[in-house]
Amino acid sequence: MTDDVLSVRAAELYYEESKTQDEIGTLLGLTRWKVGRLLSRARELGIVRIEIVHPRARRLPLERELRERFGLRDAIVVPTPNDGTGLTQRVAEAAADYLRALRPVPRSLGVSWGRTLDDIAIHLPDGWARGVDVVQINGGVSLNRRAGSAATTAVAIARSGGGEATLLPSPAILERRETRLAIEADRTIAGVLELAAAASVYLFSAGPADGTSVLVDSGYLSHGDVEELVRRGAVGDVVGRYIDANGNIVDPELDDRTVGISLDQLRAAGLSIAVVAGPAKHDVARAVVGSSLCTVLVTDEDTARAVLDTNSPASRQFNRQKREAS
Amino acid sequence: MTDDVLSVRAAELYYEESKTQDEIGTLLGLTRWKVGRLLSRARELGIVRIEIVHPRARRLPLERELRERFGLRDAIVVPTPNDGTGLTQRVAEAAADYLRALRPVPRSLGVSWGRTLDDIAIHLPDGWARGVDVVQINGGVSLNRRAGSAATTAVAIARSGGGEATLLPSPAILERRETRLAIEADRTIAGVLELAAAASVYLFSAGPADGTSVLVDSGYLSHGDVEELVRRGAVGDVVGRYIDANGNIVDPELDDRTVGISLDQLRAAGLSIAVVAGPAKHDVARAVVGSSLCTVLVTDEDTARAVLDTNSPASRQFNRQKREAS
DNA sequence: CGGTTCGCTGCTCATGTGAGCATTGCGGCC
DNA sequence: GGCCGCAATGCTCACATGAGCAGCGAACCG
Repeated sequence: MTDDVLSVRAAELYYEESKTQDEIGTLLGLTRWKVGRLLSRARELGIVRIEIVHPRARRLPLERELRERFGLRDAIVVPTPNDGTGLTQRVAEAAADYLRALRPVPRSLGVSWGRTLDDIAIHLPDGWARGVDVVQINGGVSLNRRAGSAATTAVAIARSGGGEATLLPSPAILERRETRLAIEADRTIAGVLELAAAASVYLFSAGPADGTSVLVDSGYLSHGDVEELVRRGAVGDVVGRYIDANGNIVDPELDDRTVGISLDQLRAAGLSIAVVAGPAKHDVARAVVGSSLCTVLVTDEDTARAVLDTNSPASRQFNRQKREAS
Repeated sequence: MTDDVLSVRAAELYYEESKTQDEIGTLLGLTRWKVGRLLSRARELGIVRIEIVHPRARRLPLERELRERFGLRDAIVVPTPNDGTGLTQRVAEAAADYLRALRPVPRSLGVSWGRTLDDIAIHLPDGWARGVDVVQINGGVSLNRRAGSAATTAVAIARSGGGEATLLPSPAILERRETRLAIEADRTIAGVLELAAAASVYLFSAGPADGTSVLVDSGYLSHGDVEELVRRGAVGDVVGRYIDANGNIVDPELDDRTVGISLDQLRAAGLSIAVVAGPAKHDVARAVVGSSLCTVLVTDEDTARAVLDTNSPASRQFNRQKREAS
């Protein structure tokens, strides 16, 4: 009888029949230490597979690897559902959980807006915290089709967190640089931006560099604009600013017309939580984490693996080209 | 935080991060006993799923249930491969293992013949036992196309088991009852049958009641014959004798022309090992076990479940009718 | 042929863990 | 409002388990 088969027998008796290692030893004619060793071996070799099946499960080994490899303060990885349904909900739920358990409770929370942030807001129960003031960190109120979504997100988070919401009453992207300078000079806007810059915690998502982006959906950019950005290396946007795989601004001119805190301000933050999930966002996720735009990442398992998979930078190229082709 | 989610967190920290229950307690703000309880709960609820993945794995809980429900002396259940490939090999291997580990070592072993027995013979290594004499328990030498397969099986087992083989030099089924009586009266044959009746252990398989049976393959029966048997309730054959779902002889006239030990002799045996696996044999397996034709069953997981599934006797009907229809 | 090294075995001991029991807290019921 | 019953909690204690170590044997090399 080979050691392998013995491992299997021991594992069966231990895990399925709940026998003690000593009993198994007698049964198989081995010492209980040998049995213990066989069991360890069985787990190492993957003969015994322990799986945690639950929508709220997490992937701690991946989280640890992300923390270590990228010096993240924290990482939250939820399992990717087999058929992909409900992925955004699960990630949003995890983000809400994280925010809720965050200590010390943030005094002021800077938030971006978008579908992901909406979902997070929904999953934050009333009274999840007390006295959390929320401030919008990038523009985008007026043009959004689903009226006021950007505003309602921030307001909802502030309300359930027992604080005040401060909105940034400005478009996300203006047509001329001068307009941006002008609007930022306005006392109201300037005040909000100051507040945003002083937030103790940032919570934001990232959009993919394709037609499904909220910036396209909201009318700030055309499909053609996005295609051009992709051609120039864009992998996605963070607080309305398009970045390439290295986390650099793709189009300085466009960036100069974008209202909100800068990427460097985000990088300088003590605690910035990025919530990025889904197959379309693998590339942005990699860029965000790789260029230190966040200190905490909330994501799904597949995206986490994609981020960690530095061995295949080719895949990035491949994905980009595929998207260009379509 | 609900108890469910706590269970998940605890399970992750325990099984994936190998933390102690005490550490987890501190981490989640619970006592270590609470953590222990959460972990038990998690396993009961199936949140934690422990699986043993190995071709040689067994299904001990099913084995236990089979033993208890049917008063079997033993049951060996191997996992059914997802795509069904190699199933017969695995079961044969398990049967060989069982035979090899059998104590006391049988002095004389009565065997039937067929594809399954062939496979078992292949998996018995040289010297698996010493002094095991083998005797054929049902006829079938001459007509088999793959020349002498019935004979070689018995001889191979005897050789590797360090004993003598005694063959039953007779067809499995004769054309007339009188011929059977005559051949059984022959001293050679009678002697073998006596030996067969006195065997300390029987090892046999069962065939499905369809065209793929070895009895058809070997030319003893025509497709038409089998169809007729099925119409009369046959679910398969054991040592050449067709039985219905209750383990009764379907066609007494046919049975009367069949050479070999009787089913009652099999039932009276101290130790009789049936090796029956595969989707086509679910019904025979149920009949064999249900009518105490064996004291030990070696099979695959799916067949075991089918045997245990007494809640749906309808499925038997359904399967039979489906087969009749085709 | 002897010495050395390496890997496996069985052991001691400290630690981790589960069964069983007393205690607490909560909700229903008079 | 007070009492009862039940479930959840925290605890004691005995047992199960893994880490670390000494002993042994085999293989390898000089």
